[in-house]
Amino acid sequence: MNQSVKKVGIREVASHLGLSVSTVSRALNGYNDVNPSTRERVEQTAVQLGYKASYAAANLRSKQTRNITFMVSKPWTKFVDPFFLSLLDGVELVLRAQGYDLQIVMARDYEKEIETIQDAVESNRCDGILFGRTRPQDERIEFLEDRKFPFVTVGRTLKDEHSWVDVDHVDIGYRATERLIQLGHRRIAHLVTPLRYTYSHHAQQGYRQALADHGIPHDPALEVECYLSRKTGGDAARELLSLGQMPTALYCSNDMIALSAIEALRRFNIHVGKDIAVIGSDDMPLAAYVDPGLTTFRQDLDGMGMRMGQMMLSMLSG
Amino acid sequence: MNQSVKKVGIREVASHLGLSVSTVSRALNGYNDVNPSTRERVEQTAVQLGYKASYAAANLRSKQTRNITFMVSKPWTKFVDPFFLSLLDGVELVLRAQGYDLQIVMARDYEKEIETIQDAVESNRCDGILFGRTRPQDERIEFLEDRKFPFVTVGRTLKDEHSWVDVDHVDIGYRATERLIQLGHRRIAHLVTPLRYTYSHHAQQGYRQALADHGIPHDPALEVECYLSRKTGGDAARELLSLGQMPTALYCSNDMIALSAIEALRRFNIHVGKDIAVIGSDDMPLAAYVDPGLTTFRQDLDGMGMRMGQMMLSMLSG
DNA sequence: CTGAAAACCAAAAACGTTTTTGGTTTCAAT
DNA sequence: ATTGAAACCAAAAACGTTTTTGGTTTTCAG
Repeated sequence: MNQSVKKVGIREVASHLGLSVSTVSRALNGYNDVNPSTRERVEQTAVQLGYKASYAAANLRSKQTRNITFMVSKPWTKFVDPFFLSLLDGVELVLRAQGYDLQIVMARDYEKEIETIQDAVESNRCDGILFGRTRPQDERIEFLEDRKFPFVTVGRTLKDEHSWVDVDHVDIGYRATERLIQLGHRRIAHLVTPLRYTYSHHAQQGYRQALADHGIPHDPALEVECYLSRKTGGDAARELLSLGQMPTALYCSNDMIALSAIEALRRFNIHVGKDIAVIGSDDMPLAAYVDPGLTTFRQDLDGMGMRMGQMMLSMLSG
Repeated sequence: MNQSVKKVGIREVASHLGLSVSTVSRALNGYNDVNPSTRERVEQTAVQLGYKASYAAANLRSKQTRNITFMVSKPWTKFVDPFFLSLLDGVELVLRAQGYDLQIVMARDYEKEIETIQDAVESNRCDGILFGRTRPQDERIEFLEDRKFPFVTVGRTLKDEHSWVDVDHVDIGYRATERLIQLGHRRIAHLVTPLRYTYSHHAQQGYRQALADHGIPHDPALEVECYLSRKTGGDAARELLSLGQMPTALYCSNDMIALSAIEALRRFNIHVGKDIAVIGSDDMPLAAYVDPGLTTFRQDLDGMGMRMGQMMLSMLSG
C-alpha cells in the first residue's frame, strides 16, 4: 500500500548511487571535499527517495541536538505580555531556517529557573538557551558562562559581557516622562515594574533623568514598585491617592500596571485623560482600545526575536 | 577544577555498582524484572554520580524522542489570543512531569500547516503532535490518522473520532445571545470569526439556536464574517451601520473583533453600553478593562492545556 | 614529465543507550 | 528431591548516523 514500509536510511541513498555512506553524509552536511556534481546527485536522490536523516543518530554522533530551548519565566506564561508569542515567532523563524528546533520550558518559580537551566545544560537536550527576565545580578548567567554554554537573554545584567537583546527602557522611560512634562505635568508618578528585574531600573533611570533635565525635583514617594499579584497598579494608584498631593500624571513602565491603575482610578471617579494623564510603555495593542486611549511605545518584538535567533546561530557556528 | 571533566555514562554507573549495563538501564527505566533494592541502589548511585542518560542515544535505540510538537498556526502567533501561552503552560506542565519536552513550530500560512506536520512526522523529531485551528474538514487530521501518528487538537472537525479538547462554543454562543435577548434586544448581530474554522460554526449554531428558542427570526444580514486583517470587526460594524436598520446589540465570537468594532462605533459617536450592547466570548482579561466593559466568558485554557497533555500521554502509553 | 597538493572517496570506528537473548538463581508446589 | 515459574542479571547486538583514517585520483606548477 504505502510506497515505502521500510524507512529509507543513508545506506539506501548511498547504495542507490553507488557511493559510500560517508560520502553521502558529507555531501548532505555541506562538507567541501565533495564534488559539487556528486553533492547535487546526492541531494536529488535523497529527496527522491524521501530520505530524512535520523535526528537521534545524528545527535548521538555529532553531539549537536539542533534544539534551542527558550525558558519562559512564570510571569510570562500569563497574559502579562501578549506579545511574547511574537518574540517566539521571530526566534523560531530564524532558527528553523537553519534546521534548529525551538523548545520551550516553563520555569514556574524563581528557584526553578536555575534548576531548569542546569537540567537543560546537563542533560544535553539543547545546544543553546534563551531566556529573559534578567536581573542585575543573575546567577543563571554565571552558571552558563562557567560552562561556556551558548545563551542569549532578553534584557541585560549589570555586566553586559554576554549576548543579549533588549528594548531601550531608559529611552522609553525618558521619552514617556518627557512627554508628560511637555504636557505641563510636574507631579509625575512612576508605577514601576518589580525592581528585581534589570529593565525596571532602566525605566526608572530614564524617568529620573527626564525629571532632572527639566528641573523637576525627584520625589521618592511618587515611585511605586508594582507587582502583578501582590501589589498591582490598582493598589499603587490607591496608595498615591492617599498621598497629600495627588500626582497629575502616571508613567507606568508596563501596560498591565497601567490598565490596572486606570481601572482603580475610575472607581474613585478620577477619569484618565481628564483628571489625570496616564502613559504606558509596553507594546500591548489592546491598550490602544482602552478608552480614552493609553499612549504606548511600540516594541518590535518580532524583530527582536529574529535578532535573538541570529545571535544564537552565530554563537553556535563559532 | 570541575568535579568531573568526563561525562559519566551508564557504564560508569554500572561498574561503580558492579552491575551490568543492561541491569542499570532496566532499573532506571522502570522494568519490573529488577530487584527493588537493586533499583534503589542504582537510582541513588545515578544521582550521586550525576548520571543523565543521553537523550540522543536513548532515542536512537528506543525510537522515542520524548518530544511533543505543538504547531502554532500563524494567527495565533499574534496577539489574537494572548491566553494562548496559558494553554501551552498547561500542556508543558503535564508533559514535563513525564519527561517529555514541548517543542513549538510556527506554521506561517495555510499550506505550511500540512507541510510542517508532514515534516514533523517524517523526520521523527517528535512522538506526538498538538495543534489547533481545526477546520470542519481537516487534511492534517486525515494525514495523521493515516500514519497512526498520535495527535490531539484544540477544536473539532466534522467527524470527531480523534482526540480533541475544545471550548463549548455552541454553549457560549447560545448564552451570549440569550443574555442579550434577556436584556431586551431583538436585533442582535453576530460578528463571527472566520467560518473556515469549526468553532465559528459552533458559535453560529449557538447564536441561531438562541434566536430560534426565543422566537426571533434569523436575519442573515446580521451575521458578518470577520477576519483579523482583511475585514476586521470595525469593518463589520461599519457595514452594519449602512444597513437600513441598525442592530441594537452585537455578539462577537472573538474579543479582538469586539474591541475593533467598539472602536469603530466610537468613531461614529455610537457609545457601547448606551447606544448599543456588545458582548464578547473569548477569555481576554484585558477586555475587562475596556470602558464601558465587555462581558466575556471565561475559558480555562490552563486546564484545557493540561487535559490536552494528559490525552497525549495516554495515547503514547497505549 | 614529475612531484606535491588538492580533491575526492571508502571502510570502519564511534556515539551511549535500549533491547534481545539466553542463562542462572530462588522459591514454592508437587 | 524435582520441577516449573518467576525473578534476576550479563553479554552482545542494534539503533543510524558522523567522524576519523587513510588511500586513490586529479590537477597543476615546476
